[in-house]
Amino acid sequence: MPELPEVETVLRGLKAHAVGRRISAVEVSHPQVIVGSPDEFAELVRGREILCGTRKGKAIALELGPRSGPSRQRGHSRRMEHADNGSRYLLVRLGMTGQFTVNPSAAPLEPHTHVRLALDDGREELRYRDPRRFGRLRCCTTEELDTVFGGLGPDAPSISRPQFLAALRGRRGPIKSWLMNQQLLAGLGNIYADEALFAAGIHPLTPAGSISDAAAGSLLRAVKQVLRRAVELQGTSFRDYIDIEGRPGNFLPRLRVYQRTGEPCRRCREPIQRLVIGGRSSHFCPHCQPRPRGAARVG
DNA sequence: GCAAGCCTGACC
DNA sequence: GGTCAGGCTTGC
Repeated sequence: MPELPEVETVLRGLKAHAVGRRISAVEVSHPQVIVGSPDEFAELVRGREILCGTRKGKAIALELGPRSGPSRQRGHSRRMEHADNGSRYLLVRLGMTGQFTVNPSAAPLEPHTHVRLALDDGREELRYRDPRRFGRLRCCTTEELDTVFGGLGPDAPSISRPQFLAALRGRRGPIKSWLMNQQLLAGLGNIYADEALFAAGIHPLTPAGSISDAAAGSLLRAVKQVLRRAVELQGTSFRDYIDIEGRPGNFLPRLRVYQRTGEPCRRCREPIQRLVIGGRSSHFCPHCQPRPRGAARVG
């Protein structure tokens, strides 16, 4: 379940193993994971060098250079190059079970491998595998990328305290849903939202806008600290997540509440409870994260 | 039957 | 506009 730390780990892997290489061939075996026409996607991506990689929240964008091969017009300016054959971006959302790996092209194909991008001479390839097919690949222009990234709130590790407080103001929904709303704050999913709320001692049903500035400050610190530690440990592998070299993340033993329903709180020994909030399971310690006055009872 | 991220659509 | 339910998908 890739959230920001897992996505950041994949991005670092792509920088190490794919940036600077040319996509020499494209094969899409399941059109559903491509946004738009798979043929168009293949045509647009083929022949371009991967120039660099960036990330916002859980979205990865690989900047692709101009098409290689026989140029139609020689000696044209950079401006011209940009105008008719310039940069495109390979936008990647891993969804729930998306995996990017670099493999020898001769290596056996894992089931649910939907896209193969041959690199350089074709001896190695970038593979996109996604059993549940919630992830999406898209080839887009600078403008389209700006629209997608613009729809996301500030990247969680770099949101400022004033931005964070302002975004909470007036929100009546539960803080758990707020933390997972990518339009407000980009990068958190179910695991790290639960972990940050535990670290800050805040009940997941607390109305977001009712949180005091002091408590919001500790929540912001908790969010950043949990993410920083998880990036250091290369993410959490609960079921499917692996990085570009096929390695799982190491954050699992650090989880305090996520998927620990009924197990004793590591701080106070009280059994961890589970609630469904916004259709997502939420795990919390009823003692360390007391229910706020006025919060609706659930369950 | 449940888990997940993200999109759509219904509702106030 | 915010908020929430539902659907997608497959392995456990």
